[in-house]
Amino acid sequence: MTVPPEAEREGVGDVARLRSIPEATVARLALYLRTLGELGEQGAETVSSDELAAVTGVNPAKLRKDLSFIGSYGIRGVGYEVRPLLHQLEQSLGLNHRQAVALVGVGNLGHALAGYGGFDGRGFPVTALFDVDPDLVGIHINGILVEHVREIPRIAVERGITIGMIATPGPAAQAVCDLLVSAGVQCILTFAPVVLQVPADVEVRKVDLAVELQILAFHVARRNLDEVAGSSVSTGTVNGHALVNGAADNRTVNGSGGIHS
Amino acid sequence: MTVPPEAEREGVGDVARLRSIPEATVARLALYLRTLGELGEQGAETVSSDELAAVTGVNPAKLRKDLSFIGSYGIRGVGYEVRPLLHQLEQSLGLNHRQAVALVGVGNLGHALAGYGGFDGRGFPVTALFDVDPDLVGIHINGILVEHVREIPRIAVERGITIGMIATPGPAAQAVCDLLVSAGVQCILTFAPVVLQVPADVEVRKVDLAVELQILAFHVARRNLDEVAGSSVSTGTVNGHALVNGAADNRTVNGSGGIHS
DNA sequence: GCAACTTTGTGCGTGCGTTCACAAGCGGCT
DNA sequence: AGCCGCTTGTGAACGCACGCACAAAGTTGC
Repeated sequence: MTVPPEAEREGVGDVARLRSIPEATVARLALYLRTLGELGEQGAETVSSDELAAVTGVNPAKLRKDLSFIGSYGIRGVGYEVRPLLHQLEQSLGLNHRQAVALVGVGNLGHALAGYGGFDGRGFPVTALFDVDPDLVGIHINGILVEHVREIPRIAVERGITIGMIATPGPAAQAVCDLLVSAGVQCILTFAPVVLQVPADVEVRKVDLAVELQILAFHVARRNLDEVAGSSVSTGTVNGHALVNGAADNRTVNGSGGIHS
Repeated sequence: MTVPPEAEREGVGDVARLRSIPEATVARLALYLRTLGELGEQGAETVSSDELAAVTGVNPAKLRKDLSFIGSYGIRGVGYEVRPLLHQLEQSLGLNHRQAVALVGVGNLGHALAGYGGFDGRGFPVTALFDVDPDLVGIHINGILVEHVREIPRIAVERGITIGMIATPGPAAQAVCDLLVSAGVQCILTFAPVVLQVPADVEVRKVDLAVELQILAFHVARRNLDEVAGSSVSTGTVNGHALVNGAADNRTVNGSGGIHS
C-alpha cells in the first residue's frame, strides 16, 4: 500500500497499520500465529504461503494479503522465516505481554474453562474466578480461589485484569458485564446467549454454542431436502453439495465470526 | 423476489429457497429463533421487526430481509405473530425433529459440554459420549455412559447420530473426525484447534477459544497504542473507537461466521 | 368509508472481503 | 555474472452483504 520505504517502522506507523486491519483478517492472523508456533516447535525454519495456507485451510493469496497488513516479512523465492514472522505476529496481536483474564460464572461451562490449559499456555492466565453461588465461593479451581461477584471491581483493578470471560446464565450476564466494565475491563468474551449493552469503547465477542448447533441442523435439513428432491443417484447429490459449498477450502473456517466476532 | 403467488408452499419450492439463504443469514435466523422462543414464553403475541432487532442487536432492515428468505410471515402495520414465525423458523432450520448429538472427548471441556443443559432443551439431545481414556470409559455423565471411541461406527448408526461434537486434544481430532464421517455423520462441531479434512458432503464448524481471546488481545493492543498516540483527552479516544467500530449496533454480534463463523 | 399512521418487504447504492493473475524480487545453478 | 525458477506482494475485478429509503399493505380512529 502506501508504506514509506524506510521511514519509522515503530511508533505512529504501527497505529495506522493496526487500525486499518480488517476484522476478518485479525481472526485469521490469530490462526496463523498458533499454527506457526506449532510449525516452529517441529523445527521448521521457513514456510511458504502455500504450505501455511494448506495447514490453516485458507486461500494462499488471502494469506499473503493478510500478512501484508502487518508488514513485509517474507522472502521472495523462499517463503517466510518462521521465527521473525512469529515474533511480528505476536507483537501485532498484542501478545508480547500477557493479558490477565477474569472468569465470571464457575458453573458447568465456567468450571471447564477455568481448568482448560489452553489459555495459560497461550499468554492468557486466568487470574481471577467469580460466582454468586455460596457453594462455589471459597473453593479453589486449579489453585485459584473463587470469589464473590461483588468483589469484581476491587479485584479486577488489583490484578490488572484486561479481559473478562462471562460464563453465567443469560439473565445474570448483563449485571456481570456492567461490573466488569465499571472495573475498567474493555474486552469481554461471553458465552451467555444475550446481547450485552456496553459503552462504545468496550469490545464484546459472543460465542453461542446453541446457535452453532442450530446452524449445523440447518445444513442437515438442507441435505435431507436435497436427497428427497435430488434426481436419482447419490453421486449426483454429492456433486450438488460441492457446488453449494462454494470454494472447497472454506468449509473448515467458521464465519465469525464471526464472529463470530 | 420471484415467489409465485400461491403456488406450492411446500416441496421443491422450499429446497430452492433454503438453498439460496446466505450463510450469514442462517446464523442470524438461529439467533432470532432463540430470542423469539424467549419472547413467546413471556407471553408476547406479536413482535415488530424493530423490537426483535433491538433485542438481538441487529439492524431492523437486515432482520426483515433475513426473515423474507423463509417467506412472508409478517403483517404490515402490526408486526410478526410470534407463534407462526417461531414454527416456520423451526421448520426452516430443521428443528422440527430432534437431532441426536454425539460428543467425543470427555476431558475438561467435553465434560462441561456433556453436562450443559442448553443442548437437550433446544432439540439437540446428547445421546452418546466417547473417549479413549480408560479412566473415563465406563463412567456415567448426566446418565449417559461414556464408551470407547472405537465403538463410534456402531453406536452412531444405532442411535441415529446426525451431529458430532469433537472436544478432544488437537492431535486426536482428525482420527475422531474420520470415525464420525465413516459412521455417516455429516455435520461436525469441533473445538480442537486443527483444520479437519473431510469429504465435500460433510459440514464442519470450528470454535477456537484461544483464537477468540487473541482477537480480543489485539483490540487491547490497539487501544493501548491509541492512548499513546492519541492527541490528548480521553473522550477523544472514545470517539475514535466509535468510529473504528463502525455502526454501533454490530459490536455484540460475532462474525461467523464468521462464520463464523 | 376514508384518512392517517404503522410496519413490512425490497430495490438499489455502497463498502468490504475474497479471489485471480501478474509484476517484482530473491536464491540457486551454470 | 547472468539466467531460470520459485515465491511474495498487490492491482483489479468480482461477489456478497449491509443499510438506507421508499412503496405496498394493513390497522386504527373518526
